[in-house]
Amino acid sequence: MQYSSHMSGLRERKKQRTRRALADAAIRMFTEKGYEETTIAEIAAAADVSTRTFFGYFASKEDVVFYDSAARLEELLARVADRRPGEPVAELLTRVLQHGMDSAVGGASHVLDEAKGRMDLIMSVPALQARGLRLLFDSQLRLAEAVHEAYAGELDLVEAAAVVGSLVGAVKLATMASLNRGDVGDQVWEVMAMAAGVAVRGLAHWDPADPGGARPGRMSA
Amino acid sequence: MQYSSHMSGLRERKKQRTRRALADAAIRMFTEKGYEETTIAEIAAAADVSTRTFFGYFASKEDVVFYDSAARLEELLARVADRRPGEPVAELLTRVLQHGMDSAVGGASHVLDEAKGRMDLIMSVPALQARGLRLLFDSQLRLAEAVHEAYAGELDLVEAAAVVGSLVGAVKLATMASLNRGDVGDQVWEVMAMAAGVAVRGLAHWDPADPGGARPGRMSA
DNA sequence: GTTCGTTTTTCACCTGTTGCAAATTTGCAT
DNA sequence: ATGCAAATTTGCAACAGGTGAAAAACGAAC
Repeated sequence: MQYSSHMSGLRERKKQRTRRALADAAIRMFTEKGYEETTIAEIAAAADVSTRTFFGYFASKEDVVFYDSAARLEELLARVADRRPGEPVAELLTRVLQHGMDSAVGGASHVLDEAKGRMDLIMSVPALQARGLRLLFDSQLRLAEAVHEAYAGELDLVEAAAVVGSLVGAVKLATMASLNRGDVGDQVWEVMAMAAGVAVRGLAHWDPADPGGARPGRMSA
Repeated sequence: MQYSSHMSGLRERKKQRTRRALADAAIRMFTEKGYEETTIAEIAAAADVSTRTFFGYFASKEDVVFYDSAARLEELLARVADRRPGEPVAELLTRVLQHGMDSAVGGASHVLDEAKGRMDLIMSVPALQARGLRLLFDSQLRLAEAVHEAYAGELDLVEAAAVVGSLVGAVKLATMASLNRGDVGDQVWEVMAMAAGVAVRGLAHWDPADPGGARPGRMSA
C-alpha cells in the first residue's frame, strides 16, 4: 500500500546514504576550496548524482551545511517538554541550552574536531551566516513555544519568548565576541557561562561594580 | 585636486536621488507584486537606469530594502558614545534602544505607516529575514564595542556583548512572538517594555511567581 | 518477469550577479 | 564656450543557483 515511512528498504537506505554523501562532500569541499569557489555541479559530481538531484535533497546551497539542525532542534524541544516539575525556567533553559547551544547554529560540537571548522565556515561566509541566524531565530521561536507549554499557566508566550531571547541572545553575542577576539576552547565556555549568568541575574546587576563571580546556573561544565 | 567627499555637487545630489528612486521603486513594487515576482530589471526600469547600474548602488536585491540601516546604526552608536557619566548600562541601553529598536532590523518605525509594511515585507520573505538578522547581528556587535568603550575599564568587550545580546535578544524575540500573535500598536510597545524588563531584572526573577509589574527601565513611552 | 510508484536524469529556461570595455556625463580650469 | 580628466552609466557576455516538466532508470510487490 503506502510505504511512506519505511526507513528499512534499500530505497530509504540509499537515500540516506546519498544525503550524507552530498553533505560530506559539500562541507569538505567548502572548507578546502572555499564556499563560493565550490559549485553545486562539483558537489553533485563528488557524490555521483546529477546536479538536479542535489536540490531533491537540499533546498539550497546553504542548507547543505545545516543538514542536521532540524534533528538537533527536536532534541532540545523534547528536553524542554519533560522539564522537572518545579524547576525554574532559568535552570531548565541553561541546562537544555548547554547541551545544544551549537545545534542552534547548525550543530557544531558533536565531535569538537570538525565543530570548530564548521563554525568558522559558517561565520566566514555571509550567506551561511545569514542562513544560520535565520535558523537560530526560528529555533528560538519554537523553543519559546515549548517553554510556554512546559510552563502552561505560568508563562505566557511572549514572556517565554523574552526569556528565551534574553538567554540565547546573551550567550550568542558574547560567544561571537569571544571568538572574534581569538578565544579558544575553555575560554569560550567560560564566556558562555558568564553570559548566561548575565541573562539569568539581569543586566541591572552589572552596574554597581558587581562581584564578578560567574557560574550562575551550571553552565561551566 | 581631490574632490573625494563633497556632498554638495550636482554629482552627489543626482546620486542620492537615484539611490532613493531605486529604493522607493523597489519597496513599492515588492509590497505590491511580491519580492520574488519583482525583477531587478523592472526596478531599474522604474528608476530609469540600466539593470547594471542597480548594482552600483546596492550590492544585492535584498540590500535595497535596508538602504537606511547603516545611517540608523551610526545614530545609535553616537548616542551610546555620549552616555551620561554614572548612568547604568541598563538605563543607557534601554534609552538608546527605545529610539532605535527598529533601525536595527532595517529601520522600520520613522513614520509608523510604512514601518509596519516594511516589517511585514521583511518577515514574510525568507531572504529578507535572513539579511535583516545578519544586519541586526552585526549591529549588536558594533553596539557591544561602543558600550565597551563607553564604559572603558568597567565592562570588558565580551561582557558588553552579553549585556547587549541579552537585552536586544529579549526584545527582538518577544516582539516577534507578539507580532505573530497578531498584536498591534500599543500592545507591541508593551511587550517590548516587558521584554526589556525581563532582561534588565534577569530571568531568575521570573520563577517564584513574580509580581507581574512591568516597566523596569523606562521603556513604556 | 511484469507492473506500478519513486527517484534520478536531462533539458530548457529564468534571474541575480560580476567583469570588462565602450560611451556618456560631470567638475574644473582655461 | 571648450577641452580634458575623473567618475558614472551602459551594454554585453558569461556563470551559478534554482525550478518545471517529461523521459528514463530503479526498487518493491505480485
